[in-house]
Amino acid sequence: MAITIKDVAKLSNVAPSTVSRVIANSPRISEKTKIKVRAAMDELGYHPNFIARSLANQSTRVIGLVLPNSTDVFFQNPFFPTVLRGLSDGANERQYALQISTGKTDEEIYEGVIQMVQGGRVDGVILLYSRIEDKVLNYLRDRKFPFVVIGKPFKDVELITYVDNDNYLASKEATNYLLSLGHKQIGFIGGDLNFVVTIERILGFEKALREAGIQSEDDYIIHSEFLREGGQEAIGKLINLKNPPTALVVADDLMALGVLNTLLEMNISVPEDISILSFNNVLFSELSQPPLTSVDINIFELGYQASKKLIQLLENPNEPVKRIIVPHQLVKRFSCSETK
Amino acid sequence: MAITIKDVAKLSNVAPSTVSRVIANSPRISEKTKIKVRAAMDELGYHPNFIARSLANQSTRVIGLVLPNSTDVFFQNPFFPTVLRGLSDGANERQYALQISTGKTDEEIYEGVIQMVQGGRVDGVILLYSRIEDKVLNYLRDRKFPFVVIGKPFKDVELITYVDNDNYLASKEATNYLLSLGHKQIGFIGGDLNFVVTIERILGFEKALREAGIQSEDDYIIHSEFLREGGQEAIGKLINLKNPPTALVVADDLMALGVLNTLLEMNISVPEDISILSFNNVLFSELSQPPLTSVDINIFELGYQASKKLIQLLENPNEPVKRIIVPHQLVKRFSCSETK
DNA sequence: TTGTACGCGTTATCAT
DNA sequence: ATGATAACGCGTACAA
Repeated sequence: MAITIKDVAKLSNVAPSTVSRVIANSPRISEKTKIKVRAAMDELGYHPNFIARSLANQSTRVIGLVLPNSTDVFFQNPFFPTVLRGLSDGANERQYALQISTGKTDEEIYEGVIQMVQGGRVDGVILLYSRIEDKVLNYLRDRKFPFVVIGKPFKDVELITYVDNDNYLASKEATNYLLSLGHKQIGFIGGDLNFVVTIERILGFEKALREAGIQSEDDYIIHSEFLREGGQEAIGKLINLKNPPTALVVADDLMALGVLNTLLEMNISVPEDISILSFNNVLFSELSQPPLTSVDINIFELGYQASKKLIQLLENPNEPVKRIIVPHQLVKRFSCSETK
Repeated sequence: MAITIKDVAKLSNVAPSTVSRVIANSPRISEKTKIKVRAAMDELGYHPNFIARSLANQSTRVIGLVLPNSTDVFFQNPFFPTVLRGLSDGANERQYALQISTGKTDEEIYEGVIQMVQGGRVDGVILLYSRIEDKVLNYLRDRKFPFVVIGKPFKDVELITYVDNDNYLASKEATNYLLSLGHKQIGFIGGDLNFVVTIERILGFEKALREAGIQSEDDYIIHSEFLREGGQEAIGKLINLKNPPTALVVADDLMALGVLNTLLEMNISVPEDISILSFNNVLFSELSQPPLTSVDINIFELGYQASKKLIQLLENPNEPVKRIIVPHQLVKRFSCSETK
């Protein structure tokens, strides 16, 4: 059995409650006894028991993280380690711990969240993704359990606190950049349409084309999980159109890598034959051949702001619902060039 | 306040202790009351409180994960999401939760672990890396706190339970493969020498050369964090040797990507001019140009076995110390070819 | 300024 | 087969 508050109390000749107050650094305790008690704590090597504290407090100082389906390719995205860094920094600053929950099926994930929440394991939850119809989100909202979403919620946008980029604008700007290079036939390769981010990016893309007076063609838009089979064929179709696009907006760096590879196998050069612009700017986007021009969405900051905001929500009972928009920035490398 | 065991007791006209027994599915409770009590639990939507249970049990059913320094490039390695999947699967199977701890400095990480352990937040710990001198490992060992290491411990190998590949053998085999292709001048590019895995791989490499009767040259061995500045120069030096290597063993796929890139900028073709073989076989090793020949180390399994083993350690007081070796396999793609 | 006593939600021991 | 009661370690209202 470990050292408890009682042991410290005995050694320093005070009541347990006094020790408790010293831990909380209550102003109602004299400096003298504080010193005395702290000496005893040091001598015994006392460490407060979080579990007991949680029970007494009705608060755990633990944040639950909900990751997407671990069997998704998406799960392997370097996005996660990076956002985790941000989350961790934000949490550590205020002495919160992080508990993660994921699963092989949506049902497993949902069950995991229920365990965390109903079991009282966590004070609040951060969703690391945003999907169109999300059982987990609905559950948390209905229960009025504190949570923050990374990404834009699909509905009830005004009722949910979230941290996101302006993906619509980012995609519009990215597309405009390609337009400014003279491209008129621009394709879009997106991921799973169940993720809100995909939708936002495609809308921004289409908006830019419309503003430029260009009719967007359905043939130019592809959705698929690129790192799986099928991605290559899709690209093949696109390239074999009578009027193939001269540039592609790709919704994610990892997908862009796949596209790059497929194009290379087809002997199509980037950016000479076709330009590629993608999103996220993860570590290896500069390690591809050619290095990718990519929209940096500041992944670390997404995580950092999310945990910071959730903690505010937890500690301030009437903290208002709020959205936090993290800035993005186009990083130009060598995968885009002017049309000939 | 949530529904407690007492509410259920009242509704079903039994004592709280009876409800507790029903939850534990004690054989000493009649089927009749079990049914009655379960009905009451359903009606009220009761969920057991993990915190209270932990306090009473002196056991949390939470596993602490210690990640490496989050500012390391290493942290961004797709290794982590993958190993996390395995850890998570193993933990979920036995209803354990996962808590993560990381930090920006070694000191921060160490403090985090102390919080987890002394604070009673976790029952056991898994180290997701293995370094030469590790404060955290020493701390856990000295305290006799249950833990498992992913990777081979640097010392006290017989006293520590760990899950690892046979990296020595893997590296030896990999090098032999290059030798079998006719290469005689083979270089090694490793990462941080503080990681035991780096050491094992370099030793296996050297052993293979020795067995082939080839003198290993110091000039052929490079250590650096490749994705940082400096990596390029190091490669440059290697290539500009009078007798440059015709093949390279690279300790990690991510590094290999960097190497590939540098070589391309120097107009050196892989595998025509130089062969490259790397380790880990993460998702994008097949997305590089050319796709990497890489040693698959079964990252998922490393994680899965680690959490499984730790749980055994926790639930079985005299579970023996053991090492678990996960098999590896050379995956041949297109970054290695015969010497001309 | 400090001590006493109770509660947080469970499990476990000891009765019955 | 079930109930009463005491822990588990800490926080806090109330008393002193």
